[in-house]
Amino acid sequence: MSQKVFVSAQEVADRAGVSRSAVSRTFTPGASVSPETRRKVLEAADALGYHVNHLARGLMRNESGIVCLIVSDMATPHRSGLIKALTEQLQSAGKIAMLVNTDLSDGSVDLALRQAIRYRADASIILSGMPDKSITQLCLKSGQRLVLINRDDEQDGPLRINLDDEEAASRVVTAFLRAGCRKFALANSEAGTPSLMAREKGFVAAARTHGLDVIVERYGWTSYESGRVLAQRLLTQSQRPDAVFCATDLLACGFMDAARNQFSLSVPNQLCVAGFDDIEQASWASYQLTTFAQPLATIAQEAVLWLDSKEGANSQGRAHAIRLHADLVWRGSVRGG
Amino acid sequence: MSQKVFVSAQEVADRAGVSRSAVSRTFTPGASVSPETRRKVLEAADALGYHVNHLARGLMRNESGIVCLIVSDMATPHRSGLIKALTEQLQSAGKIAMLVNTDLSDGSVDLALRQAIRYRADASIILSGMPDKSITQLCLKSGQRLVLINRDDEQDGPLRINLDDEEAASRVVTAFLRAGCRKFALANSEAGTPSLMAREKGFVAAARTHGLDVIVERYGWTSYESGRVLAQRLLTQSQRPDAVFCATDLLACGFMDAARNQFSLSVPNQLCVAGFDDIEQASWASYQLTTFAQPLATIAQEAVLWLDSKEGANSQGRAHAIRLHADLVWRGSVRGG
DNA sequence: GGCCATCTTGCAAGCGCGTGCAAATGCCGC
DNA sequence: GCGGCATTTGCACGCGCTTGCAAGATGGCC
Repeated sequence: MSQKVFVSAQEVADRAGVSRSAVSRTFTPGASVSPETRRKVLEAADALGYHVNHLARGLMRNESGIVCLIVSDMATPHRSGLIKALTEQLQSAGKIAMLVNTDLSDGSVDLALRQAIRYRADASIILSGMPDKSITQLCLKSGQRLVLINRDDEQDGPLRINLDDEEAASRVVTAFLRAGCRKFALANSEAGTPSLMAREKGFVAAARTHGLDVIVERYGWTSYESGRVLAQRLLTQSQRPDAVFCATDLLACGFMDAARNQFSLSVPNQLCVAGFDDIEQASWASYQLTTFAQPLATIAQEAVLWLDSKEGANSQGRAHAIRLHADLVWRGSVRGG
Repeated sequence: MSQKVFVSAQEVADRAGVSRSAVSRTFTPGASVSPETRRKVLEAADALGYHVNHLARGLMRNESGIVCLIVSDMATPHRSGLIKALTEQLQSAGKIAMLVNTDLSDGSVDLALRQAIRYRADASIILSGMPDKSITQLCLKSGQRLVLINRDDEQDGPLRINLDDEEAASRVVTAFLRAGCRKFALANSEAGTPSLMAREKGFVAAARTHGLDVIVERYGWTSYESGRVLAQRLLTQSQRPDAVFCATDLLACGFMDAARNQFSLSVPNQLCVAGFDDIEQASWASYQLTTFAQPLATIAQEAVLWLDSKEGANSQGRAHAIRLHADLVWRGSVRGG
């Protein structure tokens, strides 16, 4: 029916009175085509509503321009912020993002990567659980680049971008000490991702160097609700902590709300709270959370920069790891900023 | 170099000792292939790490399986929730989402749609500003389906999914009256999107039928910060309102925070507040916002359902509009729930 | 005018795949 | 044993595009 669908380069060529190659070259940056021909082609293309078929182009060039974003919990403030930053950078670099949600089934990071391979994505950026070794091998063998964000691991081949979680966590200890706190607690989820564990580890270790023990509590997945539960657990301890580091802002928000509403504690007077990620809500008046800013823009930049750079010389540079610094954002949830 | 890249159907065929067609048919549901051949093919494919090239398949079938999500403000709680719901439904339906961020340049919905056309997306789902008439024409002529979510408009051809914003807004009036409020205000952004305006219109109209006037204030774009500014403006009026309907939860959160911190008003005792969207933060203890739930799952379902259904009979059903109901979620920010 | 260098253009091959068509195969009943 | 039928298989073409190659066009210079 109206299934005449898309107009092809041939039709443009016919209308412009040139060969199909001329049309192709007109839309290929850097190709040799005379101004006159180019004009005729562009005119015809415009009249006909022609758009280069990137599927076919990708087939020929063996490079689709597609970058696959593999992500779980994508409605989360931090994740959606990262997705936004990545799409912006990708689009500026002339690439396009394909989005795969891994919340559906288990082990679906592998499924997602397969999807990326099917569409011959130039690269996959993973913000989700760890992919199997076997599938990452497959990706690399197929010439797919791989970027792992905030999931440090022993994989080689892909680019890994991480924050210095441990070092950042140790700075929380300094902040808490300066606020005059002495009874430290750490609230974490049970997700057990490398960055979450690094924050925990860094905090506990730094406290220990000051001769302080830390009550560590883990619960559920990384959410506001878990923060509330963690507050229940930590604030009913015989030795109630006077400073708690939440591994994530989302946890911190839940924690603070429970501390205030259910335990009538005033933050920061009776309880200091710090978080991590600097999600938008951390700056809201109700929270004023002292936290660490994820350099989203920088992360995204580094990722697509690497994708572009490796385009030419891809065999030489094997694994590559980038470790970024997280800036401490002082707000009211810790005394003495 | 290691640029051997992807394995093709031919290689699988060679290894399995069959023709290339047999390989193709093995991966084409419903094609005629004997169990024995199928087994050999699958074995070879697995050994070689073969994956059907969806670029080439899309080229042949004239159907890429790609659906383009065109969205602005994607890091916003409501938008990211919608994106999540959509990707889930799309993936369950065997399709894949391509994500285009329109925050970069102006008029970029058109650019985004062009991108969708280039990749021969089967459809585009728009959660951003309105596309030009000309480009939507182009989409439809090219056999691209178009879905507009929450941006009612006179466009024909595409599927339009909207909430009954006006009716919902009128229910806020009822709720406020029941709470004993009499001085109404409405806080809106200056974005002026159809759904925002419909909420405003519905609220004002319903108030008027009860003989009540509404102080309407608009400011900035739809954000937490704007909510704070709106509070500044509305709560310094000589006749301070005792009930305010914020066109969006994000505005409501900012509004509530300012009302409490800067005006020391207690919600809901001195001021009732209602919002719209039911973002996650609306349920947080600090807000407990009475609001309307966007039926995200239903919206997403309807969208992909329509995409599938139209696959066969596409010419007959012209425009199609779906109007969904928004459930009122009672929480503590309005008295007498 | 002739020659060479430079630029432009068309031809044709091929990217990886789906699919119509005809040949091949297998099976059954007579 | 053979014709008829259903199923499976291979061939070959085409989807829309890029690109190497060689032919054609142009112009400068002796």
